[in-house]
Amino acid sequence: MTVSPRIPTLDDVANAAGVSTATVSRCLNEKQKVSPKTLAKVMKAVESLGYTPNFNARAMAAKQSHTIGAIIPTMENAIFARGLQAFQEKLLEQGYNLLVSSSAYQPKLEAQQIRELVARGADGLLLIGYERDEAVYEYLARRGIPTVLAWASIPNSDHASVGFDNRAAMRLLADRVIEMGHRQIAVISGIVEGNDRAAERLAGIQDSWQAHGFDLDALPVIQTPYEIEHGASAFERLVQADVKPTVIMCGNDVLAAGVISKARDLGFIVPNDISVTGFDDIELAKHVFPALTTVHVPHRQMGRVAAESLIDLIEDRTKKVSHQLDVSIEMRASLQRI
Amino acid sequence: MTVSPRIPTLDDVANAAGVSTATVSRCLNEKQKVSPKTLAKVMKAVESLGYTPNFNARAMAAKQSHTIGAIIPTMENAIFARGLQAFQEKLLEQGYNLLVSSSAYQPKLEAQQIRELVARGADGLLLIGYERDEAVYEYLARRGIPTVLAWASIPNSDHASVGFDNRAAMRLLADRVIEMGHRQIAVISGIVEGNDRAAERLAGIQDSWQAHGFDLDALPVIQTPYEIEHGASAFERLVQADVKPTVIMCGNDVLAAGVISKARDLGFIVPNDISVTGFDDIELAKHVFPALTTVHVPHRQMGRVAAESLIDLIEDRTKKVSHQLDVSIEMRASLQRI
DNA sequence: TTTGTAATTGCAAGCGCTTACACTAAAACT
DNA sequence: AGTTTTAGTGTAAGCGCTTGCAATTACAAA
Repeated sequence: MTVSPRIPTLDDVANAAGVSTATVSRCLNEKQKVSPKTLAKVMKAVESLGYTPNFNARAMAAKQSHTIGAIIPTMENAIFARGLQAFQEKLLEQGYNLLVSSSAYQPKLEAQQIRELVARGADGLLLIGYERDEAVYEYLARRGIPTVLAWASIPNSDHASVGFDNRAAMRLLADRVIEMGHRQIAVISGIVEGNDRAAERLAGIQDSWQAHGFDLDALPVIQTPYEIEHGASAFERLVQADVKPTVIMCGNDVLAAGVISKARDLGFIVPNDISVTGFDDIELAKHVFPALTTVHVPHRQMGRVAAESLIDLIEDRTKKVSHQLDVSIEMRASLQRI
Repeated sequence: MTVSPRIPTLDDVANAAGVSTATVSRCLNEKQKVSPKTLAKVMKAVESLGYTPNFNARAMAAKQSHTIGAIIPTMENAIFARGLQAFQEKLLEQGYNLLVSSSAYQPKLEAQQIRELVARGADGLLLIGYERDEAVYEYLARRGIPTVLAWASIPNSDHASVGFDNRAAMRLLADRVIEMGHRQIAVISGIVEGNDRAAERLAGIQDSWQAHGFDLDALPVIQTPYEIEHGASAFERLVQADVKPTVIMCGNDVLAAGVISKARDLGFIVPNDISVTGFDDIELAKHVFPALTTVHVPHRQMGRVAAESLIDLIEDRTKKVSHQLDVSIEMRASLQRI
């Protein structure tokens, strides 16, 4: 292996091209301010030296990094994948880069990662949901970091957000379930603590349940992490109850997939013996058997709009706004009239 | 909102604590070089100012970022999720941070992201597979960036790697399939071009096929992107052939999930009418119905070992090595003796 | 007390880049 | 021809941090 020869810097390029570093910098960032002739000369030097700008130096001098940070609760399943993908695409399109970390659903870790990303010079942040320590928001405000909250919609706050009303959406689905004759509902919810989306979805079911005149005490709820295995084992516990549920409403599709799988193992025919519903409409939803009745969320749209909002905020074009997107109920085979 | 007051810098802390910036820096990075008294004084100042070090400045001055970059082909499905998670955990444990980007299976994009991460000052890189333009490796070598290739194992190269032998593993599975009496195999492979894992898996099947004395021409193969939908539609095409396959061997579990789903839609009973196999043993594999026979890959172990190797490389403790991990065949219901 | 040694601390030179400002030359006016 | 503009370029001052080296202090031994 050859000894690594010094990595070329702006200075090297400037020397090679016989111009000043300022000119090289302009060639790289604002071509229109430079004569075509020098531009060509400089680009040739860049090329032949294999020069790549040092990002840290650039961010430092320019006081902006063209980098956006996103912190999502998990990468382990596909819940955020599509939305994030769209977010990134839009960002790249606009000349921004994305840095992703995962907080593993731990508020402490999230707070730490936020600091991390800010310390890295992120120009803006994408966060999931709204429920977090007030200190975090204060920190962000003090630092003046534009932030968009996604996967949730909070019309009357001073946070920019893009998402949908988890509670109303789930209520809509619960209404349908009840209309279809179900009276023995059991719920497998995500862990509500520290997760506003999970909390709202659960609340949505409860809203509907009560609105139909039923008693909350008669609505069994299990909270469990969003993992397929946990959905399965929660189901196992639920069906041991005295009154058998006729439908299991799950906090998301991953849990529901676990339920369907376990139900079959235990000899239940879904939906004849028991119905199942999910939330999110991830790709998997229509490929499990039976296909999952769920709430369709416009993931890609959400990602795109989030990117646009965030960039607008960063480039100071707009004030904070709250985008509320429409969701729809996706009726598939896993839910059956009773 | 308050006007954002200047973000505190090292200087501010130094002033507040009545020491030099050098001392503050030492307090933050090498506590043992500082007297307990000053340390306490400085930490108090840090605390009260809410100081966070500027990452870019730090990376620039120290010429190392304690950051590792990873570029994975996709975040859209769970193929890399678990391994990456383990990778990150190990990294954090050792005081390194992880930056992830996705290349969408596009070599061009990957090359660009590599440059991007290097420009950001990544101390090391995790890349998936080995097949890429030689220029990329040259660039990395010239820059002296320690790199570990994962999800593949290449014993006799000068690259550090940690993974398993995709070809041998798939061959093992194919041997089992053939032993179980299958003579009409059809393959749904990932896109082989630019994806060594996909290529090797396909080659593994072909190895076995030929070793059993069959003709390659009699082995139908469809290449298609690793997405559940594509698995489904590939299956649709395969079963229209004159000789119906008795088993579909898929390049990974995602494709297999699509196959199982579509097979059911078309009225096939898996595995009675047709068997299906996958590769990777992602969480989903045991939750589809019927549960998927697949190759179990030690994702978490791979992530951990990759992290260790990379850090060793960065901290100059070892030369490049190639770790080869064991895989196993996971026999489940989707594959049946014929 | 003096001197030697080790433990702390401060000084100041960068790290590689952007950008306000100054300057020169060429084009566009009176 | 003289005077403005305008376009293109260079100069140099940072951005916020680390770190080699020199200077100071503390402490122990002589």
